[in-house]
Amino acid sequence: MDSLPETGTARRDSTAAILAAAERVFARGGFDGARMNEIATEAGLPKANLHYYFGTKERLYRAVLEAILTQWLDAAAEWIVPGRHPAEALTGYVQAKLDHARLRPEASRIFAAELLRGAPLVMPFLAGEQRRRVQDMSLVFAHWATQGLMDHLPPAHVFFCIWAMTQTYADFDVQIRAVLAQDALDGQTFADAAATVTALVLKGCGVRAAD
Amino acid sequence: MDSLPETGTARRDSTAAILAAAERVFARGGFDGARMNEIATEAGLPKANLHYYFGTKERLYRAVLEAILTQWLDAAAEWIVPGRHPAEALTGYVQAKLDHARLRPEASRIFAAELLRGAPLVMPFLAGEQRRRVQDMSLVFAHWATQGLMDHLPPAHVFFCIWAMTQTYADFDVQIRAVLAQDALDGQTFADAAATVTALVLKGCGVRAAD
DNA sequence: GTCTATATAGCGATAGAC
DNA sequence: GTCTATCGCTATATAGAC
Repeated sequence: MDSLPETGTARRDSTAAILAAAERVFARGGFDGARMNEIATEAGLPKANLHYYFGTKERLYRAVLEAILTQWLDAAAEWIVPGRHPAEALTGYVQAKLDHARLRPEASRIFAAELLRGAPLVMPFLAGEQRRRVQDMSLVFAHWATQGLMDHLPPAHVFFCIWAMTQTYADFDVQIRAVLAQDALDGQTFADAAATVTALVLKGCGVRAAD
Repeated sequence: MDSLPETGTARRDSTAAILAAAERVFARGGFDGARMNEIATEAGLPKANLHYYFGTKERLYRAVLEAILTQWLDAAAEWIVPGRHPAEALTGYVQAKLDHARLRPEASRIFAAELLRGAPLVMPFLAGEQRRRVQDMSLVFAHWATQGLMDHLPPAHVFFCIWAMTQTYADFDVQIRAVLAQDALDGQTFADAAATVTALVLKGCGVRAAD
């Protein structure tokens, strides 16, 4: 039995529509820039329904953030395992992060805006789950380095750099579009991005090509 | 003769205090998150004075942005000139960008928040001055590449990556602090960052050591 | 459960005394 | 030029009809 009433598909449809609309609107203006009215219009529902389902604007924002974090967690980290060759692992990791930037830019921007605000809501995630994952992946890096498969660089900083390089194509795409004079980031641009980031990471970490 | 009355140092002191306070407050919450009241309190002045000097919140925000862009322009691009060896040039460029992230994190965050919002105000700068600078620096990269001093990578994307890697230490420092379990990013952390980013860029671009 | 109409608060902006 | 007091609007949130 759920804590919330579950009377059929109406609730699921409405909440899903609200969450999808909220993600788009929060991505455009952040928490403070978003208007409940705008979310309601975009979801095709009266504003009062948002409050009926989620109570307050902050709880709706939390729900959006949690959905983002949940689906984010499964994404790329599984590439970094000791059994794999670092060339293959890092190529897959970078590609998975770039795919996320291309396919779910709103999610990336909401997360970026939350960090810019000082991460009042996702701090527990950062200091917990994410910190642990970086520690785990750092052990794999150390393993590869002692085997002579890659250089000794501070693993955490390598991840900070990979996150930054890949997420910039979602978070700051307006800058990239302006510099490249493009209306939208197309497949060719993301292919160039993948080639560049992969080259910087693989050659930068001294990874020799996989056999 | 100025368009604004200049009766002495009172105006200059007040406007300077307001701009400094505004930069801090806008850096914390972005345009929408900032409160004129908060800026006034932090500047030690009544709120009405902000409107007396700057008219509206948006014009105060524009003034902060312009100050940031002005001092940003002179910063790092002068490293990328054909006469220099790419090893020295890229090392200096990365270091200059990291110094900016360490010394003026609020400026970096305000710019990041502006990009996240779709760059309504700095779009002319992006499509004009910044695009031209990237084109100029790209020519230098092409020059170095034809001389065999570095690999052929898409120059614009290399800059996107360098910007991302260096600015992440200002914009998303809360994430880095959480993962590293540090209260504040200290000199050692920035030294590790410099070593990592420089390694990724130099080795990633296939730059051989300068003679 | 769903919607219309409204209450309440907070913010940007201003009037007007000094 | 500087400040206090206040206006008017907008946005979140809710009351209550259906």
